[in-house]
Amino acid sequence: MKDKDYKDIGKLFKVLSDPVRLQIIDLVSCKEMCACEILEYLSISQSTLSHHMKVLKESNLVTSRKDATWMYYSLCNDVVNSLKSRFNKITSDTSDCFCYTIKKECKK
Amino acid sequence: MKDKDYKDIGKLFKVLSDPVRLQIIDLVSCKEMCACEILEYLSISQSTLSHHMKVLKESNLVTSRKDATWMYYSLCNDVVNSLKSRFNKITSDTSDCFCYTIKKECKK
DNA sequence: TATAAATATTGACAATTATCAATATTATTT
DNA sequence: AAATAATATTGATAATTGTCAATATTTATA
Repeated sequence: MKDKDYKDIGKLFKVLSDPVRLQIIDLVSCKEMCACEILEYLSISQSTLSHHMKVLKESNLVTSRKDATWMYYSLCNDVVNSLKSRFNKITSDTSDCFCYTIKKECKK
Repeated sequence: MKDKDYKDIGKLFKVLSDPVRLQIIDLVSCKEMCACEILEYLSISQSTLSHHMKVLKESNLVTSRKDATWMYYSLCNDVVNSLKSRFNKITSDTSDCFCYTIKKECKK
């Protein structure tokens, strides 16, 4: 496995390392929500929410759709599932994983 | 769901947000490894590895066993599986999740 | 006891980031 | 055109962190 792979996965986990963003993901995993609705559930300023939404969008964990003055956000399940799959490989002891040579050896 | 839950999960993801630690987890998911063996696969100093192992241990993602001058590390699958389970709940749209009220409403 | 090997700790530094207030932008409504 | 509402951006700050060199600690061995 390449360093780049660990970096990519690490970047997604970094996005997920903030409790506010985790709660946002929990919210938008149900349905599309506009920023002002999300904000009602949180105890942060509007600018802070906007920052978090930008981070979530840049990671592709969340997608957005604009409607008039509203921005609607929803969870991107493809990216989430891909991350889960890659994390499963990292934490598994099968040879179908990233540290291929080592784990193949281990299976003997 | 309580803020504390998001914080706890966030802390684990923060530990997983470093590419070096992800590679270490990949390594020890196969078999118990001593620090000096892990170090062979990485391009970091010994003190940096020691720091990362401390972080991993404190998160309980990794456990350690001392044998003479060697410290052997292995992945704690219970903690990993628990994290996966909780992340599944956050990212699912079922009512069996953390934002219970909202998601129940959504299901109607 | 002295040396060597494995690991841990300390101290320092550069880089990143979560947060807010203030301001800007965009789109709707009056 | 002016006012309002929703969202984004800017600038600043406090806090965290990954890294290394140097040093300390622990254990085995000569």
